[in-house]
Amino acid sequence: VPNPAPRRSAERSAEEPRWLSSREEAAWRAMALAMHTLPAALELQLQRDSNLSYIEYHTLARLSEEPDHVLRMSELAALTNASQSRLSHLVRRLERRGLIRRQPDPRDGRFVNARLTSRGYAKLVASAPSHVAAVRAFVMDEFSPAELQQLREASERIVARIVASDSVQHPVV
Amino acid sequence: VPNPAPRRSAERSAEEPRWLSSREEAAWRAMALAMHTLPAALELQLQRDSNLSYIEYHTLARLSEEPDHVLRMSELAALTNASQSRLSHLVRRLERRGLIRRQPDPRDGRFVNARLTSRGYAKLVASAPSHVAAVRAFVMDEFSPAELQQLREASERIVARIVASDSVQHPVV
DNA sequence: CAAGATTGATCTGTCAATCTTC
DNA sequence: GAAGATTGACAGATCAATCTTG
Repeated sequence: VPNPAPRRSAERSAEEPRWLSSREEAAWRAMALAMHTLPAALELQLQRDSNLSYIEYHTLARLSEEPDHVLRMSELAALTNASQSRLSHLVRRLERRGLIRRQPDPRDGRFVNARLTSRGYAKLVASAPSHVAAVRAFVMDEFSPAELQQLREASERIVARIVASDSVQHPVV
Repeated sequence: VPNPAPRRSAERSAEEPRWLSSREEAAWRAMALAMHTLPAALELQLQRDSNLSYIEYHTLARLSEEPDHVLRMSELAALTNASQSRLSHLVRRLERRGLIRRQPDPRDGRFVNARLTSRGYAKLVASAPSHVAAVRAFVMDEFSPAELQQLREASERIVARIVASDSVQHPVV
């Protein structure tokens, strides 16, 4: 949906920027629409089927990948691309729901370990099938393995560019 | 960053879902990371350089594309993929900043016309170059025309799938 | 005092009314 | 009464402190 430029008939500034060609603009609009629509659809699916937001789901999922279902808050924040503050608020809510438990690291009290509870793990196991089905339905089943590989590479190139530009703190995963 | 499934060693449910293969999962993680990173980088750029959010920028941009820089609130909401409520709040803030003015349609008082002020248009003209430069730097300049065309088609296929699944209200653009 | 974590204030978006106009 | 638009209450995210531990 986005259109980054005012009409090209707009006044010429000192250093005329390189506007997007109509092909580029069409490509960009399509990409921007997809980047809006897909996350929204996944949020909706998770909320409807599992009463979880996307980031809540992935917080549980990340913990479930650890040997003991435990991660330090700071590591969990990095892995979920959340700020520490955001994660702290988020985990507080998940803790209230009994899905996660926090306790200070016994070895170093500066760290706090977030651990998936058995209820939290059960919640994840119950939520995963419909979410994976949605990812398949919206994306995976539409593309051939070769196309998926291309999409992966394109995605990686975009992220690499952003990271290289230092516009954003480096993502961890 | 997303990992949609708990470890594959998780219990088998009645109807075992089709988990993602490792290739699929890698592709999905890369795409999900890009879908997170790119919008965040653009938000950051707009906020830093122009003190506008992404949706605020596009609200101004959409209006600027209309002959008289005017759109009904409902049309503007559809074009920016915002709910009427969200847009109403948003435009109220932009109106406070003097970038947009609202007035009821003289012909039919049920409609409200949002009009870009001259300050609003000047703001957009001042903001566009750096934003377009960011879109180029992060995406357009990385890909060949053929690759951009592929990305466009892939994006359109994803959106079409989501729309077909009726998971979400139909986007207008 | 530096890093990890949390907190509280504020801002934005959502949801469920409500209001207005035709 | 239906459609467009707004409103207010609430939920979630951000930002700038603040607190704690080593």
